Formats: sequence, C-alpha cells, structure tokens
Amino acid sequence: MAKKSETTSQNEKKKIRKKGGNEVAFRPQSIVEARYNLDRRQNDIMDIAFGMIDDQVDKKEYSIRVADVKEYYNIEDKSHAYRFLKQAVESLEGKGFKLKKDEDTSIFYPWFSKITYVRAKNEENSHIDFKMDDDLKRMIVESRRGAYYSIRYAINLSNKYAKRLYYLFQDRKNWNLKNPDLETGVFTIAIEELLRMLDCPKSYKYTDFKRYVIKPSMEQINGSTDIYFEYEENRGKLKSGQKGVLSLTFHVTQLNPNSKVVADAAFYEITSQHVEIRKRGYQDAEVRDILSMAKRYNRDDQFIQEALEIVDHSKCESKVGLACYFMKNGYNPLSAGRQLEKETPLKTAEHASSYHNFHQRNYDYDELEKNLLNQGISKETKQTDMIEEEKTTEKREISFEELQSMMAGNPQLQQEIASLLEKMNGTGKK
DNA sequence: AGCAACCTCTTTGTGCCATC
DNA sequence: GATGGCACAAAGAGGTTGCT
Repeated sequence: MAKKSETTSQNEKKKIRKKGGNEVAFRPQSIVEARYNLDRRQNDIMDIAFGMIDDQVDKKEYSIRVADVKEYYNIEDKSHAYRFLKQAVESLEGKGFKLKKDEDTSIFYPWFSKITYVRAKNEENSHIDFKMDDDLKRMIVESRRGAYYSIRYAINLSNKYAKRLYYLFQDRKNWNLKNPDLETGVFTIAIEELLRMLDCPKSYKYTDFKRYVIKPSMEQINGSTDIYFEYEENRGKLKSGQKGVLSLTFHVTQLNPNSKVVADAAFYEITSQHVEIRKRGYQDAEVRDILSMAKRYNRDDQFIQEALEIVDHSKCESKVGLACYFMKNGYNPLSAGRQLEKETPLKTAEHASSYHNFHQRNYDYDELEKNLLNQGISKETKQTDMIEEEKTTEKREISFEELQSMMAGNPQLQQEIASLLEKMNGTGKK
C-alpha cells in the first residue's frame, strides 16, 4: 500500500518534470532540445525525417521506405525492418513539443500531423508516409542551419547523453568566430545550463554529469563519429561559496569537413552569470544584450547584479533598456540623472567607464542624505500604507530597497547610510 | 540484460575561526 | 602572518533499484 502511493507520487514527479522539460524557449535551438525528450529509436526516426525535410522543404508529404531503414540499421530481416520502423513511428504518435512564445502564449507542435502506414506484399516496398506542419518544417531547417551530418553517426551512439551532446556539437561545431579560419568550434557552457540543455535529472551533480554524460560521450563520440571533442573544466566559486566546476569549455573538431559552414550566430558563452541573470526573468537574447553592454563598460559581476536588482524594483517599461542604460552610465540614479541633464550621453559614458572599481564609486552623499531624509519624513507622515505610497510617487527618487541593494557589498556606503539612519531614527521616532 | 537514476559512504578541498 | 582544528560542500565511487 505504502509502496503503491510512493510509486504514484514518483510517477507524478516524473510527469511534472517531463512537462517542464518539454516546454522550451522559442529559438532555433528549441528543436534540438525538444528532441532530448525522445528515446534512441524515436530520435533515429526524427533523424531520417529531418534529413528528408532538409532535402525537400516544400514537399507536402514524405515517405520513409523500409529499404532506407534497412540501410541505416543494417537489418537483415526485411519483415523485421518494417515492424521495427512501424513500432518506432507509432511511439511518436501524438507526441510533440511545446514552445513558449511569451508569458501568455504557448504553442504545441505535434511531430507529425498525419501518419500513413502502408504495408506492401514485398516487405521492402512497405513505407510510412508522414506530413508535418509548415512552421515546424521551417524551424527544423533553421535549427540544423545547414549542418548536414550523417544519420549513420547519430545512430551509432547508444548512450542517450552521447546522442544529445552529438546534436549539440553538430549545432555548434562552427561557433568560433574568434578564430573563423579554424575548423574547431570553441564554446563555454555553464554546468547548470548543460544539465538543463541535456535534460539531465535534477539530482545530477557535476560528478554525476561527468561520469554519466561526459565520460561515455567521449568514448562514443570520439572515435565512432565525424566529430572529435575535448573539454576543460572552468573552476570558480559556486553558489555555496565553495570552489567547484562552474562551466565547461568544449573544443569540437569536425573530422571530415565536407562543407565548411560559417556560423551565423555570434560567438557567445552561456556562463553561470548568464544563467543567474536569466533567473530574473530575462530572455536569452536580453541577457546577451545586457552582458555585452556590461562587458563593454567593464562592469564586474557585483555591479551587474546590483544594477539588475534596482531594475527589478523599478517600474520602468523596458527593463532591458534600463539595465543596458545602467551598464553604460552607472546605476546611481542620482548622479546619472544629473549628469544626463548637463552632459552629452557620450560624455557620461566615458565618465561611467572610468569607474573601474565598484567600491570606489563616487556617491553623492549630500544628495543621498537629502533624498533619504525626505523619504523618511514622508514615511513618517503617511505610514498607513507604505507600498501604496511608493506606487504613487512618480518622481524617480531612491527607494529603501534600492538603497539596500546599493549598500550591499559597499562598506563605505553602508557606514554612511547607517549613520544617516541613526540620525533619522533619532529625530523621527518620538 | 542493459541502461539510467538514485542512494550512500568516503575522500578531498575550502572557508572560517581561534590561537600562538 | 602562520598554524591547526572544525564544519561543510564538492567530488569520487560503489552498490541498488527501476524501467524498457
């Protein structure tokens, strides 16, 4: 009895996890990731289907012939070949993946919109025909970006993670815009992101990832496919504060370059920093914009996090825009606002980029004190509903939350504020 | 049977603190 | 500043369970 309830709760857990895994962000990479939920045989079928679609995008209906399957799988028994093919396709019936277009809209794409099973007298002439949604077909073509890899190689991979990594490497083997002349793709992905991309269990720690994903993948991919890869561990401070492996930098080499494909995506590293920022609710592209801005103006991680904290608490319509503005001009709303009035944007940018060390930023303490005290007074007089009061203040004055986040990690400011608060409490709390 | 997930225990590494 | 002890988390590894 107890066991039964345990297993059902486990099943529920699985269901929930799988549902989350199916719902992926709207981008070309989605197709690759959506396939992670399929098993080995199903992925083989998708490989065959994708290959057909790549060859003839405009075709209405496609036909998988037993003769082809026989070739790919090296199946001697023809009658088994059809059964094998039918079974695999049948397992895909009703399956698909969900794209999250935005907060309110999600779209479900079934892999196949129509499947026709045709058994011929001569087994080899048996075939299965399928139709696919036009949008999905377009996405497939886009997701593959002309990376025409051989189905044979993918089928050779028995480990599910090896297969997933292989697709990932095929997708990114040319991601090396730093050295476009090299045939080696070099890119860095945070462990957290890798676990998500490869749909690893939540229980996986780096050590599990290493032995169940990386190790078998190296054994299978290197040597039996058209790709060779190496990786290096990037160590740093984990969330817990201790040191550990934060990300992996992959070096992917195409062994038989039939056609050199120029990457159409800018070289970009998905770092733990990226993952952290995304948790605030930004899309990948938005994070990329913010981080590229931050890099341009030498903003360190602390600066970025604190600036974004302020953005989170602001009621600005374009949070990304405000975040980018902060990266460029600095996020002290007091000095930034004043500078804007007097100087040209370029000048403020130059000024801002001279702040190399966050701790040494020049706060306008007089202005801060004035604002802080004003807030204190208004808080005193209208203490009934503080939140409501904050909402109604149209003027961009510094709030307590903002102040707190500004104070975090800045001892100098902390001291100043502490003495100010003491002053306030001393005069106000009567 | 084989693979993947999970559990558990040991070892190693790191940060913090007190003491000298 | 150097050293040692302690606590905690990561890493490593062996074994078990569950699923197809």
